[in-house]
Amino acid sequence: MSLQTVSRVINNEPNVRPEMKERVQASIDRLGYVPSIAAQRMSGSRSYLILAINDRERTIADWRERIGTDWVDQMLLGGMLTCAEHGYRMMVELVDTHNDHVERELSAMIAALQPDGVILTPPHSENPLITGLLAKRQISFARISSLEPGPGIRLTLDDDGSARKATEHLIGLGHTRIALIAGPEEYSLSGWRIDGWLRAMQDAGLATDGLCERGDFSFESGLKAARRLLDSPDRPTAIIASSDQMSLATLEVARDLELEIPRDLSLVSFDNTPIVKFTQPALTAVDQPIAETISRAVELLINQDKIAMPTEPINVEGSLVERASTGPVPAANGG
Amino acid sequence: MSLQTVSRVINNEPNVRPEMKERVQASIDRLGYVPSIAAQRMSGSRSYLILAINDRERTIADWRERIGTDWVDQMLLGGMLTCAEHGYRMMVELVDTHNDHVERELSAMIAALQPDGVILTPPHSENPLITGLLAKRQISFARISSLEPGPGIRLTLDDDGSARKATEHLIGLGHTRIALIAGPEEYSLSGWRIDGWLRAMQDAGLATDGLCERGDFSFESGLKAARRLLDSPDRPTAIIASSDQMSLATLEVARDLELEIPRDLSLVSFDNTPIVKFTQPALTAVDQPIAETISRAVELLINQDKIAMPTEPINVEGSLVERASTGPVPAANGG
DNA sequence: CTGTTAGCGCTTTCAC
DNA sequence: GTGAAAGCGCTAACAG
Repeated sequence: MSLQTVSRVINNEPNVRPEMKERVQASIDRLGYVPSIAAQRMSGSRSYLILAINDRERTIADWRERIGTDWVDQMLLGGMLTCAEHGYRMMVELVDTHNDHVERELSAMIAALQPDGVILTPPHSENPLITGLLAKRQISFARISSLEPGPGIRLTLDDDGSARKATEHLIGLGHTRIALIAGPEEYSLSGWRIDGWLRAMQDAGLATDGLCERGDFSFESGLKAARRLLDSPDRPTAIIASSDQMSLATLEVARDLELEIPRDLSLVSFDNTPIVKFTQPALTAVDQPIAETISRAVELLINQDKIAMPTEPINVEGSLVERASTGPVPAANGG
Repeated sequence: MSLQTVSRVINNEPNVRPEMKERVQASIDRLGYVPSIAAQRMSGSRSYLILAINDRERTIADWRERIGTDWVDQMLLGGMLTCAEHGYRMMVELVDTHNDHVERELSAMIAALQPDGVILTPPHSENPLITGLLAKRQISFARISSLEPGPGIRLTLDDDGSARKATEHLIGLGHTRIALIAGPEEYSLSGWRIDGWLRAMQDAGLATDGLCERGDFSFESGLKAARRLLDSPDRPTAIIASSDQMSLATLEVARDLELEIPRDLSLVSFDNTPIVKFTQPALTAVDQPIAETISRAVELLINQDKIAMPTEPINVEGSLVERASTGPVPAANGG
């Protein structure tokens, strides 16, 4: 049998007689032969590598501060395992968004690694410099949390629907003044969460004026936003915060103001990182289906030439995990 | 200039005139040229890849349960950044320890990826099947938390010293009955922690009989161990638990027995994962220098032919982070 | 259906 | 100090 036939068997190509195939496979198994990825890549075939690119600054900060953000872990959980099922590998890389050399950095990464697919998380997924470069280089990629038209498979984590669910949960508890601490404008998902909240409120005929503040996902920004909301004489009885860190901050502001949660204030968080089970009280939170979304992205990227690529965005639904930070609206006792 | 000269400049080899070197470098920069790692690897040079291998079962379980274990993140923090400094990449891979095909699995991984170095974490670092295979394949590797003689660079996270520090901290607070919930026997580090605790106790002239229980790092096992220790009539006034999960379990058992921490019982944890800041009370914990240790391992692996490899194990010191779960020994009021 | 040939982009080896 | 030739392990393209 020739080298070529072996290659055909390895790659599960047609045009090999079953009997021959079996014979080759037997030898492969006996010798424990595994093709070198480098050589495969060299000869113009695939590299069996999917790159997951995250924002450098934010990721490193999260790792350093050890505040419980498990975004990368969830990406690995969904991505690595799905990659492994198809004989692929996933590699995590960090790229600076706010950097003059994004293009250079990305180009170098692609030239060196030659991945078969790339997964872009926000804010990279919304950076035209990055998506443009990838498109030009003919590398297929998935954009997480980006709905802008253009190349790349689009996947969203149902920010809109989750915000709506959170809001409706609070409305169901009798709240009418439900505030939102939104994320920064540079993330589209911040806007989608506002939309979800806004629509749920409007559908219930509730006012929203002065009930939306912005933060940047950080604890510090949450402190400011929560103070602005809670210092108001006509303060909300419930707050939805767009990140666990901002929820933590809200908890602290509430403590300062001697507001008991959930008696005086209900709180719903976004992210559902491990720490929210341990706060006092444990937080009701929106769970983002990160692993599932990345898994779907990997699946699509790997099978891009076997199945039709979706032209519409794929929305992966999250869920609301109810814990102790939400409760019925306080009785109006003129306090 | 020839292709060859370019290669020499890229690899910073001698025998290129400075003037020539400069000219080549200028072109490289202008074109944004980056060599293909696959091709480099093919031609017998390095792959610029360091593999970090973790236990599959435990890692996936941690990711799924979302209990705040940030071991992989800390590995990436130390490993990826140090790799990047040297133009290397780090890849995380999962391997089953308790598996008949460990060798096959590892062989395949190595054949496919051809890493320049491998980092083994426990329990793999103590698995002779794995270390033997790597040695035979002439792949240099680092063994984290393994002191057994044999091939590979050995690095430890000062388990012995950390246990001693924790014990001495408690002795300093007046405790005399200090118990230890140790880890499972299959991890050498469990034994080192016992050693550190034992020696600190003996140095202070304190008894240790019946004060050491075993767990397997899990919450469930912690529950059992803590009950055995605290149900005893002559119960300890302080416990050191070998993992955050076992500490959490101890907290729960103490609550069941209406023991207030730290008034009736002091508790020191191991790991210092993000959640311990949020427990009630926040836990005094041993911080494991994971990032630093992996960074050191990467540094050594990359420079293996430039500098002499250490023959003695390298011990990276951790620190004790004091929080609210440790306090003075309760006054003996015959309660 | 199977085998042969050429070439991927580098580095090694050897000539000059 | 530089350049030319050979080859790493595979697969695409083509021949049979």
